[in-house]
Amino acid sequence: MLDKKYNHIEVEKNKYEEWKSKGYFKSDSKSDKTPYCIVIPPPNVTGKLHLGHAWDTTLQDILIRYKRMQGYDTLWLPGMDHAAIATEVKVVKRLKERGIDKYEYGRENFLDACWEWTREYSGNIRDQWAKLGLSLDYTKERFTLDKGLNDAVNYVFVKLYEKGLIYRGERIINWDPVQMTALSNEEVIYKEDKGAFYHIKYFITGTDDYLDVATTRPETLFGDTAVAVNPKDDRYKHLIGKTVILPIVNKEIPIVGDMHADPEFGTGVVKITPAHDPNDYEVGMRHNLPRVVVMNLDATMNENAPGYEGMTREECREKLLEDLKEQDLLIRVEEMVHNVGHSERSDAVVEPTLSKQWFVKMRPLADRVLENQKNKDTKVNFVPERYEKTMNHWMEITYDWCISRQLWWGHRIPAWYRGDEVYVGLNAPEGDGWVQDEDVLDTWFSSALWPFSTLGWPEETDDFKRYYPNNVLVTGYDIIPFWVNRMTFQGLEFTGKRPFKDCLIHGLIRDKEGRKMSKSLGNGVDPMDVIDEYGADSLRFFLTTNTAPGTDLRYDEEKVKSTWNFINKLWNASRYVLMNIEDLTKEKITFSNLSKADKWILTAKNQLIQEVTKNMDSYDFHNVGNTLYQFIWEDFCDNYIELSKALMNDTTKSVLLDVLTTILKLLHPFMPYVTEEIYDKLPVRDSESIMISSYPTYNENEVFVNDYEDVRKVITDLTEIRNLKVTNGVKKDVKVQLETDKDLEYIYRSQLKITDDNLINDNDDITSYQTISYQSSLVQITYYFENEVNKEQLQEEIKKLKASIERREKLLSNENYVNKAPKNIVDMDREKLKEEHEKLASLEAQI
RNA sequence: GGGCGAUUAGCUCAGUUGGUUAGAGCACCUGCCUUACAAGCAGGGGGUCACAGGUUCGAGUCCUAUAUCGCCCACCA
Repeated sequence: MLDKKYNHIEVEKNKYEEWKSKGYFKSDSKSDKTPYCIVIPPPNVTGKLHLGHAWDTTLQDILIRYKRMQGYDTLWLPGMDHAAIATEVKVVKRLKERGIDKYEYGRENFLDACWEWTREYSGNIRDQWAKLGLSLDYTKERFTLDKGLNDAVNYVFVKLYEKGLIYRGERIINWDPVQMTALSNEEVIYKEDKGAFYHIKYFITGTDDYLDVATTRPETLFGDTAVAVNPKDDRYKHLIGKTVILPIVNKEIPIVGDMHADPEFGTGVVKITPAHDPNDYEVGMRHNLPRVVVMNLDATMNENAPGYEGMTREECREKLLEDLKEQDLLIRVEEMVHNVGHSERSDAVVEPTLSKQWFVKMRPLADRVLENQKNKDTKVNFVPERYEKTMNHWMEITYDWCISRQLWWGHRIPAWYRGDEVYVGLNAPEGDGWVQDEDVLDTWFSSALWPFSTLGWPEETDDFKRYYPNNVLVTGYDIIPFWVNRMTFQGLEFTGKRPFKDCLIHGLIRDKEGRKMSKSLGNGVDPMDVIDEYGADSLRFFLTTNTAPGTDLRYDEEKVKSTWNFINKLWNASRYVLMNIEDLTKEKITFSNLSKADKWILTAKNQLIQEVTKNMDSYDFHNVGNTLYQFIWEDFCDNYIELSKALMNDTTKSVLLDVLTTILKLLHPFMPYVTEEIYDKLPVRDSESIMISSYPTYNENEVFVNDYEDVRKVITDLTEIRNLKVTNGVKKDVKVQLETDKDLEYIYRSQLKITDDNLINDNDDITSYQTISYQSSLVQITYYFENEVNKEQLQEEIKKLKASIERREKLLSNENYVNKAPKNIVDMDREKLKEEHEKLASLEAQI
């Protein structure tokens, strides 16, 4: 027998290991079942999982468990991401703590340290997956840096190179001077920083006139190779073709006319630094300007800033401003707030720098995605739909993707150099003197292949043929630009198909106040702590049923607690059922002689199955949660169980078991542990584990519409009668006159606690009593009691009822409404009006 | 600057293609230790659905405009 109180620690102990050891998590590619595949978004091996991961993976587990029970061959493929820069940052830090410098340590040793780190952290992550109860097929686990994926990465790199979609070139890229690597645009986070507009005098050569040039980054002055004005700007256009003297450096640079200079902005004059600004780079291209890099890789000034060499950017700026002031070249300083790019990982201020890097040419790849999204049969279906726009917009404006990183931890670029010669291929070229590129690829280059590389691609493996495209990808909207977009264009380019049919998007986890969870705020919540306190089932149900798809979720411990209460309710309802059906055997199960209550709950159960299945299929898990909550707490516990107490026979027991079994199965994807625990204790069940039992289906033979409606009315009656009793202060020991159908009488009597003694008989002298009565289409009940009738309350009721009747009569006398509204809606109104008239009559009789 | 979303009960949120008197949980009020559950049971109060128009027999839902908040993208010399 179950304990009186739900104990999540006991319930969740050992179950995961047992499921795993019995092989329930494994896919079965040899079966003739329909395949259903999800690949997990691989978490970075940098640390532990947070609530966002718990949410994301639980959604997937729900889908997988649901489909598994429905008889699909489910593959949920686990894996992790080597997370190039993110991991490298952590390992560098760890080595530093041990007094080891990355570069002195050397590439080989450093990579060993990274693998060591990976082993350690991947173990932690697997432990956390287990605590969450995720039914992952570990026999298929992959790592973004394993041999197979490395082969896929090299294959893709070489193919794209051969197609001219990967090239190497000098471009302005985002340089992280702390990690000393290039970054993609997506890895740059813009933050508002306090800065200033420095107005500097650039003297026009041979005159005493100067141009007022405003800049936020004076230290890049050494790289200025022109000054630009708008050719339509009457103030300056006569100066185009002349030169100015670059301050401090005292070098002549041209004044060019370029549309980039906005006459409305600042002074209308822009200094052009082609090697340190993407726009200036473009201007430089148009006017054939030299490109002068003025900084070293660590963002200290180089030899092109004579007198400032070796200073950091910040030191240089300070010194330069002093010098400018001294020479009366600084006009004024205008303080302002502006957006400054920071590295996502190191938080260093990103330096746009001219650098030789590898790029993916995006336009043709992006166009292919945009074209494919127009075809409803082959497009990626976003849920909610609006996120398709996020992807499409990115595809429209995207520019070339810088994929080389000056790191060691990652896929090394399959390119070799010998002098000016470049060789790109799967294997090192023959001959002497070839040196492989030192750099590795952006981590997202390998994760972009994840939906198919994990299945053995580019080999035409059975798994690839069977499980690709994946059925659904589940991820947060913040990952769309980094990952979803790139998987989509790589999938289309290399497999000719979308990587997944559906893309289910969820939001971000926030704290109770709606703030993002972050380390700096210290408001993060460790899912493992929540599991310790409330259990994985509570956490899972809370995470997945509290918000509509695509929207953010506030973490609120009170709500997790209330989910725990719900499970405790289920636990106790199960306890009641088990206590009452202890002697039930398979042979004794019967569905003959169903009572009205039985028919009602069976009908409600089938409606529930229909409703839940529909919402599961459309990923509306919050609806599933609400529907189940309402059914279990109200229909099953508050009503059916209460009714069963008054009429307990083998049929009742069979129905109790049947409905409980259904509830457990419908809940199982959300709360796997507790449903398994209870299921295991059922006296009759159809499989050894609920995990592999069959999902409930709608059974039209168990639907009794009339009885269902009757009992629903009875339940309404009961509430109203209780209300009448309460408002009139009716005590227990009153006399009652009850008229109703024979098969409903026991319900009214038991639920209203009417004993034989209460029932009025001929010997009772009723003349001195007050009466209060209630009438509906199913029951007529009158209470005889001694208190005063609460006439005020009655009047209030009558007033409300009259207003409602008036409104409805007006509606029904509106020809437009009667003619245009659907018939069932109008009929419903007519029916309701009739009932209201009946009730009014009954109330008025008591005044 | 472009785009997206939100605004519904004290709080957190649902509200399917427009259709009974807009729902839930928590909180609140009243009464109950009733034999599954007091982490519970029974009953109850509380919303002019941000705002202004429009379409419609009918609008929380569709259209237009406004306000406030949030997010994404771009620009920011």
